[in-house]
Amino acid sequence: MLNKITETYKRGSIIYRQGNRIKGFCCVRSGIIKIYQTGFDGKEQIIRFAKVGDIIGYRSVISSEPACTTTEAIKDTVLCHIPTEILLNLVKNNGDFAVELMKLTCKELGEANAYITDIAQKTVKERLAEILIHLDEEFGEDTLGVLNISLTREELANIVGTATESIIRLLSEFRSKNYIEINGRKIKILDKPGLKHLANI
Amino acid sequence: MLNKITETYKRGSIIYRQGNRIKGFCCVRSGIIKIYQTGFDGKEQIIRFAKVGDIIGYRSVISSEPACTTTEAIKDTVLCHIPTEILLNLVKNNGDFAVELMKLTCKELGEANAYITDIAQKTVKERLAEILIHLDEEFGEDTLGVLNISLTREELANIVGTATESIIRLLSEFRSKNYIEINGRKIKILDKPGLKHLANI
DNA sequence: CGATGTTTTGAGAGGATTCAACCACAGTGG
DNA sequence: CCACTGTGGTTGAATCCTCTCAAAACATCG
Repeated sequence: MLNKITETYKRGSIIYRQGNRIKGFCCVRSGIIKIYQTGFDGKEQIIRFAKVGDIIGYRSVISSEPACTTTEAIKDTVLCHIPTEILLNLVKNNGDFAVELMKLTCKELGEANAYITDIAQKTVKERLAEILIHLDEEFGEDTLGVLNISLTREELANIVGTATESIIRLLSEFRSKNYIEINGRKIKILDKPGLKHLANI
Repeated sequence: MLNKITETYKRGSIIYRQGNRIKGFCCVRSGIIKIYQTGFDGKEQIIRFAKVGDIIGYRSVISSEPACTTTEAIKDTVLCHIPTEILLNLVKNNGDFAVELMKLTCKELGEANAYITDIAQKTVKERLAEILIHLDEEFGEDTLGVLNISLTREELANIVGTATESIIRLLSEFRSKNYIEINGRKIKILDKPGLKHLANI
């Protein structure tokens, strides 16, 4: 990349807030970011995560609207910041870039639509099983088989769209049925086919 | 438009099905289309509607993936069909078009994200109130104040993500509290501020 | 008029939330 | 060193929102 304005964010720090104007978009060099919306009662709903290679903030830049999400590093994160004009110029003058960015946006849109259907139709148990599978596929496992992303129970609840207590009860149900192994925030999937079956996927 | 391959669809007919390959995208000349996904148990989840001026099917064309939604005319509809190559050429070679299409996609993405949060956090009652407001804003009212889109109870349920019976009970609750007036599938909003308050918007 | 699909209403079951109390643990400061 | 505080995790019990099932009333249409 030409413009190497890199920024470092500690775990827990906010990159930008819902409602803010953004002066560019960001490319993730390392770390993990959670992207969430804050609902009416202040509860957060995690929309997606961004990891190395992903970009964040481009939606607001393209729409020239305030950010509709808050982004927060959940691991120490390095970002590469790219100003608005460069993005718009690329879309306008570089056809291949435009197509690639369109593909990315369409992929996100497809995933969002699928998640609307899931959250509207599936039970909390099914959704949790599905999310565990997704996290496994997106972030992979370490050498011991433990998921490479570690989340609090509350964060899991904020993905699934349920209460923290429900996540706790379901996780221990999954553990007792040997679908997973739990060690604090470290989760290891023992029976992926079983979970997939539970999730109806 | 250059390529006037118009097609007419009667109310109730399917334009394309989830899983199908699409050979182009469509621009709506008149009518209303419902766009939905079919969940695991066969229940449909309505993602959005398309009316005059909207386009459908472009996501699959851009992603070169099978359609992730089914589209069905809920009013007699006229479409203008545009082949894949033309869309891709436009994105690649016409910067302004690329930006506009990106804006459209980003708008849909923003709406989808907002709906994920709603459906995950709000009650059925809040969501129904919100949907009624949205339908009013998107399709408007006729001279008598009746919503310009008429849906079955089941379709309303498939937007809100609930059971048909719940919609029926809530609609009659709204009516008894003078938020709305109902006449079969004709709905007239009497107290928009009240509904907005109910919906937390 | 029968036939089919939609709308209603009732009752019961069940999933999920809420509230509350309790534990574990880390960091702080006296 | 230890009480103090805050955060995250756990568990139980009561409540409530929604769904499901069943049956009946209506509506529409050939």
